Amino acid sequence: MTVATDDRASGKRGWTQNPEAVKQDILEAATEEFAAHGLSGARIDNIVARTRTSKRMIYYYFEDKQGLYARALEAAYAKVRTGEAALDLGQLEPEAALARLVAFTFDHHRANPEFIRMVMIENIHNAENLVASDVIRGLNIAAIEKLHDICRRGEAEGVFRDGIDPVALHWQISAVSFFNVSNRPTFAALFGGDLFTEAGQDALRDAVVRTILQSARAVPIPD
Amino acid sequence: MTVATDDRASGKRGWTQNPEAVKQDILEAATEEFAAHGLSGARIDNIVARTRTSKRMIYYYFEDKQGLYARALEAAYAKVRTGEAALDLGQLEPEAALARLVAFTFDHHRANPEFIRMVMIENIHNAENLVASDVIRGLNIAAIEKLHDICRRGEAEGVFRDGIDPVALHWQISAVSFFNVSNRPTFAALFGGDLFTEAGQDALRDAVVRTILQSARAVPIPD
Amino acid sequence: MTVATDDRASGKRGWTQNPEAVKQDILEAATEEFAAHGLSGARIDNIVARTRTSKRMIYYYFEDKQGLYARALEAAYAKVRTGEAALDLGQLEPEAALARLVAFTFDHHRANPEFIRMVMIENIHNAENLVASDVIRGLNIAAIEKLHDICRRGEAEGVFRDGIDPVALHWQISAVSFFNVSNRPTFAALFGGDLFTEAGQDALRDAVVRTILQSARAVPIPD
Amino acid sequence: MTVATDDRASGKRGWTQNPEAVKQDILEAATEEFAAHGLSGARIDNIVARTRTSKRMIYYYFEDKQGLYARALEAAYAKVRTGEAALDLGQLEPEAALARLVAFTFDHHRANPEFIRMVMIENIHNAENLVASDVIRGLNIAAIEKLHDICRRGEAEGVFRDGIDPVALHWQISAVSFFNVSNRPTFAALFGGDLFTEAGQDALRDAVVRTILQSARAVPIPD
DNA sequence: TATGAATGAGGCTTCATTCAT
DNA sequence: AATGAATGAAGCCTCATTCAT
Repeated sequence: MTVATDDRASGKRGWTQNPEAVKQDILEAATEEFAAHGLSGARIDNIVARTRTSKRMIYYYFEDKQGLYARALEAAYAKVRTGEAALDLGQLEPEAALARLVAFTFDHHRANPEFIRMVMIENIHNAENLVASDVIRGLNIAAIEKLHDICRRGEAEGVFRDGIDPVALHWQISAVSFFNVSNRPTFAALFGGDLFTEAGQDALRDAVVRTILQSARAVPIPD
Repeated sequence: MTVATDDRASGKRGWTQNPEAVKQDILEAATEEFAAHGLSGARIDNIVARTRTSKRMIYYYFEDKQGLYARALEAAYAKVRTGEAALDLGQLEPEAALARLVAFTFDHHRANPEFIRMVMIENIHNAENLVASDVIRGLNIAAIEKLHDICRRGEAEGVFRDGIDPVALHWQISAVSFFNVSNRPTFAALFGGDLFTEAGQDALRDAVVRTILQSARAVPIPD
Repeated sequence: MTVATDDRASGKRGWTQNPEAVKQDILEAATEEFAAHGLSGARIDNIVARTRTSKRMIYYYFEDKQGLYARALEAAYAKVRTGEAALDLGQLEPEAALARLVAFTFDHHRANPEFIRMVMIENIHNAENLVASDVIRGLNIAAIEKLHDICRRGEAEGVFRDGIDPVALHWQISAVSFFNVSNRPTFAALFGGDLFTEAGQDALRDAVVRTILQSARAVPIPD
Repeated sequence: MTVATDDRASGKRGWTQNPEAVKQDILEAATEEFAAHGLSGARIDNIVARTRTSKRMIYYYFEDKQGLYARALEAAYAKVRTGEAALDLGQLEPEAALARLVAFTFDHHRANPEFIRMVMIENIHNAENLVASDVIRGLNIAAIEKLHDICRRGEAEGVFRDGIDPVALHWQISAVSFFNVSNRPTFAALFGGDLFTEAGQDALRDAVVRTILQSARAVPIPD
């Protein structure tokens, strides 16, 4: 599972001659820097400084700054989606499955602020790099399929209302989970940090789960 | 020998000699540029190009790039909150008032993507400029007070459950309204643009209104 | 005619605030460097070193290295063609006029090796920058018109054969005058430098004049 | 553990293990690249890309870029002079021999633009590499000797004027033949391409042959 | 003999900012 | 109040070359 760095006779550069490790090292440093400062705010020199390689290697493996950013974005998506894939909902009843998925997403986003920031930055750039990446699109089909399955089972059992659009439901789950991390700085600055304490976040997650479940249920309160 | 500027009250530069107008001109150009490219991505030269003034004036009135950004951010908040202030909910029943507020917020954010992008950018910068701005914080108290009033009336009338936190409710409303605009590029790139057509947005807004109302109601379906 | 540099209170930078002088200064330094090392061999830093300005000014006035090269090429052509324009042949008989033009061209090229080198370099680059320059093409029409006039007069007087193509004649004159300078290094390295001493060059010029006159005369020796 | 190259007489790399072939391969690629972009404009990576070998081989066989260039220049001279050597003029009368030599040189240069460009480049570099090459100088003695022989025979027969300098004559022939190729880009850009069509070149060659013959003849038209 | 990985030095260019008028 | 000219610091990137195997 872990990359065998193999740095016997280590010293600073004992691990070289291992391209994958070098690329990984660069990618991690780049993600930190890009997440912290954005695409144009990021400094190649800062990235190098977080690295055990030289500046030249960035260009050797990633062409240029934009190329490095694009790969870092892909890596961020890959990492997060891989984490999500570990969640097994197949055994749970539809309602329990949905509840768990929402709670998990909320917590998972919270635990991966770097990913959230990369996505924020990509949105600032109008998703230009995302569109150009074949790698990423594939990763997101699974997310929707999981939801699709839950919805269909819930409808069949009559616990969910008919015609729930899995994409719209995913949107709803993402919106709150994402915003919770992305807008925390401004929200806290304006309205205080109570929502972002441990207790506040737990309460928020529970409220979010309840709200989304309710909106999926079979018999909504008549208007 | 000296250039005869001769712009007495007319010609291209007749509008100068009006400090407020010059500042306003700069601020608008700056907002466009910052919203489009972020803080470090924005170019002073581009801002000047969108302006009828010269580069020197930016430094004359706004100190430096950071200062200009801070003022542009304030202006963006001021403009949006002013728009919100026009909404009069005092006459409406609590439920109707809440429904209207949610729908309005959703549409208002949608109509002000530049504001959304400024806030995204500010979050990338950890709200450092927002924290420093006394101007902005004041603007947001009103927003919460409006919600506070609705909640208290709804509780008093028994249509809303007890103990609703206006800040948490504001968070919920903001999350979906904000995410709808901020993450549209990536979301559309990954899952298609159906949610972002006119029809899609209308349906989404209605769903959002319904969901939030439900979550505020007095008797949630027992778990 | 001369640029008023006006450097009272001179010191190193007393002449600044005079854009034309700055541009001229850069252009001269650039021509030297480009002529010496070619387009890619030239170093911006070397150009700056020959200058009384800073590196930044090159980009301020000439966009980039390629732009500077293009302007330097134009300037080289302009300077040489201006020198040629001073030659007045109107009063001379056709044969004398042609003889004088050939001798002048030969000597003029010899006196302007920097121009020759710029043209050599431009040919290495397939005249890409020349093609893109509207400035230069205009300069060369005069050269041909001068020849055109001599040919027509010579034909009318019966001293030149009919149907001489002024462009072909210009080609012939240019070929020897240009090659004499452009290929001097390799030719001298291979065959010795006798042709390039003062005496050698004088003899060469006379031979060239005689040859070209002969080829223009009315009655060539029958084959 | 060791990579099984197994290229016995076949496969992509079957031709390696043949040092001369490898060197030849590199030399051809290098000549193309140098001729196209000049010494500093040429890129080692581009040369490698045109090759079936690896970058390391260039340094192994040619020391460095400069060394490779020097060898490529030598190879270019060797190839062209070898082509010239095939021309047998011994059987022809002096005038016919000279006419044929001129025509041949004109066409030969035209057919070897890569050689012309190498010489242009070497002139830009003041023939520094040529001077250092013993190989090349030897190649050029034959060329002059051939002319020397023609001149002496012509003088003896009384068809050429006395005292023709074979080197000066070679210069004359080279000038037009070389310029015709070297300056084609700029000349065509400035004065149109008529001279460089098939028909134009044929006419030019004939005119050149006639002119040079005339200048060598015994009784020039009296001034 | 051969190769993919790695690199230091140096090149071109950009940017926010200030100066002289 | 306003401007065009000017700039230093720093950014991104390229290149010939060498190393480890």
